[in-house]
Amino acid sequence: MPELPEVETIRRGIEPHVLGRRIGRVVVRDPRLRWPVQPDLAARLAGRRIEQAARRAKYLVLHLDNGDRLLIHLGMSGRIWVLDPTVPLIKHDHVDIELDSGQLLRFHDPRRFGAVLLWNAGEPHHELLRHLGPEPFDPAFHGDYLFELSRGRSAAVKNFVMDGNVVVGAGNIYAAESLFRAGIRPARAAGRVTRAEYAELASRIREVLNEAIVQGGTTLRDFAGANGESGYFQQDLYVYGREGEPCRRCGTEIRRKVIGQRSSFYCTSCQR
DNA sequence: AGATTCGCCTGAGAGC
DNA sequence: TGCTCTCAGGCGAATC
Repeated sequence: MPELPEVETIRRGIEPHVLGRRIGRVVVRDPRLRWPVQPDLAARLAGRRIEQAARRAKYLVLHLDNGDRLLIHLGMSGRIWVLDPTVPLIKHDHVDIELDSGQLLRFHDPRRFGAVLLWNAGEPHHELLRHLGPEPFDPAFHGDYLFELSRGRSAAVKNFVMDGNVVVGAGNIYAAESLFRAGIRPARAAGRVTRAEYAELASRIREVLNEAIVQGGTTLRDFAGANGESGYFQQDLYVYGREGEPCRRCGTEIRRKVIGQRSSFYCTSCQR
């Protein structure tokens, strides 16, 4: 599933193909996404030039020359490809956006948890982005911020950092890995984690996400062709998906525990 | 207000 | 081979 590093990698991958390009025909084959594709999407995109390819949390944000912005979220199973129009359609190819380069931007999403939404120029803040916490690389994200915000909270620290209102980008995998590196057990109450531990955790979250982005950039670069599937960060996982296997640091068997409906992996010796 | 649960979806993999 | 069942999960909405 695409998490923040994957979305950032995709952004970097498509950027050179879309910047400055003018949009031609837009084909919506299935509007039934997380939110229905607006009926006037095609009409409003036609003729627009793409001036910027940005990202906010897991949303791709394409800035258009009339001030509108196109929000694309990949949900769980979404893909976005830049390809030649000769590439045959496959199941779940929901939206095509033709570019004046002759290529097209194709949105594909089997589970349809993703979204393709037009953000009106008139609205300075999109409702879906309004509540989001800082980006992990934003200077506003640091240990003291987590510490202050977490006081009095009884929820597990893992759920706390996975909450998009707190900070964006710490999905299930990266939360587990960050907590391992910071030496904090995922089930601990957020309100009982110390200031020093949060300082460590904040920098580990940044570290893990940065590593994943760097690796995504090396192995997930074939956007003009077809798939963007690969193992990238997998080799570097210390705990995620490693239940029963020995901890890479101390050899203790990695445990799995469901916290807040999500599988959580940790080392009982390295994490306290 | 914070915590928890629900619902939307399909494909992969397990079990029979 | 083919069916059924379970699980996965982003994230807003509803509920506790």
